[in-house]
Amino acid sequence: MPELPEVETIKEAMRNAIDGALIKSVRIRNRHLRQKIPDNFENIVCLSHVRRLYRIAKYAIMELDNGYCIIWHFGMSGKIKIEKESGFALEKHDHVVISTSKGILIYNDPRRFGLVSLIETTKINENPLFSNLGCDPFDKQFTSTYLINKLCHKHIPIKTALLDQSIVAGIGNIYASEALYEAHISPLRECCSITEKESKSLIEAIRITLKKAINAGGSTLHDYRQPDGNIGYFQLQHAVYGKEGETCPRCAKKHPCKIQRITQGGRSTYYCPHTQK
DNA sequence: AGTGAGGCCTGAAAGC
DNA sequence: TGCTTTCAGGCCTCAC
Repeated sequence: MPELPEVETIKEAMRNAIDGALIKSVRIRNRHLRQKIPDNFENIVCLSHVRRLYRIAKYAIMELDNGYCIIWHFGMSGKIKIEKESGFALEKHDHVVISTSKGILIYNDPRRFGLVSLIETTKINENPLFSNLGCDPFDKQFTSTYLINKLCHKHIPIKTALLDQSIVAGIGNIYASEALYEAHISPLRECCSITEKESKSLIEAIRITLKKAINAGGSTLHDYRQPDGNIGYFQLQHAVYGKEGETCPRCAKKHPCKIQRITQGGRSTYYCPHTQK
């Protein structure tokens, strides 16, 4: 489930593979993703060059030299595969195939929660996908003051707030749990109860957690050179996520206590009731 | 306005 | 064994 670190990894892999490439052909096998892929997608994209690749929140942006950007979002199950040469077999759920002078890009998404779209480069910031996004966790503007201002009037649990992309953009369900564990803050805490000091350590924890994950994702980049061509698939050594009933690593020595799973906003949250206050 | 619930979608896993 | 049900979650829409 691609959150910020996975998208960062996918973006880097795309950059390494096809930055500067000429797009030679586009084949769309299924237009019906979270949003319908625009009808003029192929016409606009073909014969342009990839000018640069970057990331906004959980979106990878592929800027072209014709005034447009291709927007990639991976929802829950979206993947990018890169093939060096034609002759490979397309798989189920390979929805978009872009052939370039440097390789072939394949977008695969079984659940179709992701999207592939096209936006004029000068109009990205006003596009509804991006106009309401909060700070990037690595942005200098993501300070304890910023976060406190976003949280201080809210009565929802802090865990739920971390999933709100208009507060901080890029965190998903896994890293919300992991970051709160790292910060020793209970996911049940009401936003407005978070102190300046806690806000500071939460920001620190978010950055540490995401950075670790990016580094781990980076290490899987090696795999994509292998014949299967898979990239961006990555597993983190989670401290709490998916570890219900296991002993909390922090408590292990002193007073063994179990990691709990609860549901917040219809999503699983994992935490240690003993060390997260 | 702020908040919560439901829906989209498929495949893996659990339940029967 | 083979079927049905449940669960996973990013993000949007709708209702209170």
